[in-house]
Amino acid sequence: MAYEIESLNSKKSKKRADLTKAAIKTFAQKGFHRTKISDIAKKAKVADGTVYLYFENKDDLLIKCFEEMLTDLMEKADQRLQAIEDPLEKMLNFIDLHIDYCEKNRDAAKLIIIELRQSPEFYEKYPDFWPIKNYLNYLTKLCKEAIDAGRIREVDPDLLTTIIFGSLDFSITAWLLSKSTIDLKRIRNGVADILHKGLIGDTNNEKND
Amino acid sequence: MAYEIESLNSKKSKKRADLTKAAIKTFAQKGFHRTKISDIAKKAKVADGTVYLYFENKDDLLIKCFEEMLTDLMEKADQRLQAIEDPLEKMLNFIDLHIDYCEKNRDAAKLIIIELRQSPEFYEKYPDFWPIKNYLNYLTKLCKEAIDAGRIREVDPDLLTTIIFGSLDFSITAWLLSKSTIDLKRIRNGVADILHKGLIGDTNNEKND
DNA sequence: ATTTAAATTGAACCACGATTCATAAGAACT
DNA sequence: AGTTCTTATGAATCGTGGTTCAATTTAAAT
Repeated sequence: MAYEIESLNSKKSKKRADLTKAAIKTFAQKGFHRTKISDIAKKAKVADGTVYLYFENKDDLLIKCFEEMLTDLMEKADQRLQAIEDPLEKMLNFIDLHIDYCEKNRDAAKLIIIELRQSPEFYEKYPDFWPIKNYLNYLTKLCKEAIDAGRIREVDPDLLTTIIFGSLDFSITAWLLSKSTIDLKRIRNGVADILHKGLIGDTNNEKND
Repeated sequence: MAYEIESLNSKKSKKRADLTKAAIKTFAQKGFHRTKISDIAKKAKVADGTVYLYFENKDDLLIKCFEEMLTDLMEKADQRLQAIEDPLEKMLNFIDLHIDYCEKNRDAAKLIIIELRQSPEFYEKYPDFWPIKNYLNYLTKLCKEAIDAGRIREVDPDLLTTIIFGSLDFSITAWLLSKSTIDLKRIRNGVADILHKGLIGDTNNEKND
């Protein structure tokens, strides 16, 4: 009995997963507004009406996609960063993780970085739903820890978060638009370097940590 | 005769300007997709059809808005930066200018930063039209000059552009979403400080490397 | 096997809003 | 004043696509 219910649930949740997967891909490729529900239904091999058995409407579907992606991303982050003790290393690893995730999930990246940005429509409709808030807070926490541990000098952690995230965000935007010809690894190193050492200092003499 | 034609033209171009002004405001407030042509027409006090005497269609109108704003911004930049000789000062002034412009033209800022970002639709439809390209190139040029003059150490100017612009862009996004409670001046100083001195180097912290 | 319930279908509905166009108003010129 | 050309109007058109729901299939329960 329990078995049957579980099997049913997993069948249901499989279809749900199929739908969000199809939705993420399609939203990323065509943009939210250009995507028809029927596009998603076709890609997930279900009828149009079926979408409405799993999601309230098109907006809801998009939000569920965001939630899924960001939960996934946060879990991966938590998991990887736990092993590291040095707070500065944690910060740098967070950056790497963000970049890795985007490189490996181009569609998700496009959604988070481009479609999510566009949706003041959404913030206004769902006032408490500013989906990357948690993610940003996480980075801010890492910044604070690095400061408290004396690994970097005392700067405003919120500000630092903004600079780091803003730099990454814009780099990745450029990368997405460039059709991936830009080398994100090089960017990551450059960002880390400039943030770390600043713009003044040695001209082309390099030291390593 | 020439006078009459001119007067006619200026009447026409006044109406055109009224329309872009109304469009910028409305697009900024409601977002491109949520804005109806009739909204813009009403705000500009003309009939719906009149919009189509001045612009090809809704997309075209948005593009013309971008062009107008960015031209305006570039002119202001050129004008102000000519007076300055020190390349590093030029860079910092560019940042100030960008922030000032956004503070004083909230609607324009919202359009450039949020709506423009969202429109891969547009890049794909109009392949050579990535409207802030010129603006970014301008900043890159300033970075190069500051490097060549030895005012900052040798870093990749494109990368530096990305970091500066990305930081500003994201800060201003946060500012726009925060309903302007954030202090952009403070952000500007913070960004300049961190970029300038980097994250290491002790101020009043006990520990360092 | 039969009944009952759940899940799925996809054609039809319907609201919405960009765009058009026949008509009117206005301006310039003779 | 009348003619012509330009500019403006806004109601009607028309395609689009999100959403619904009666009908059908599939699965569970008795």
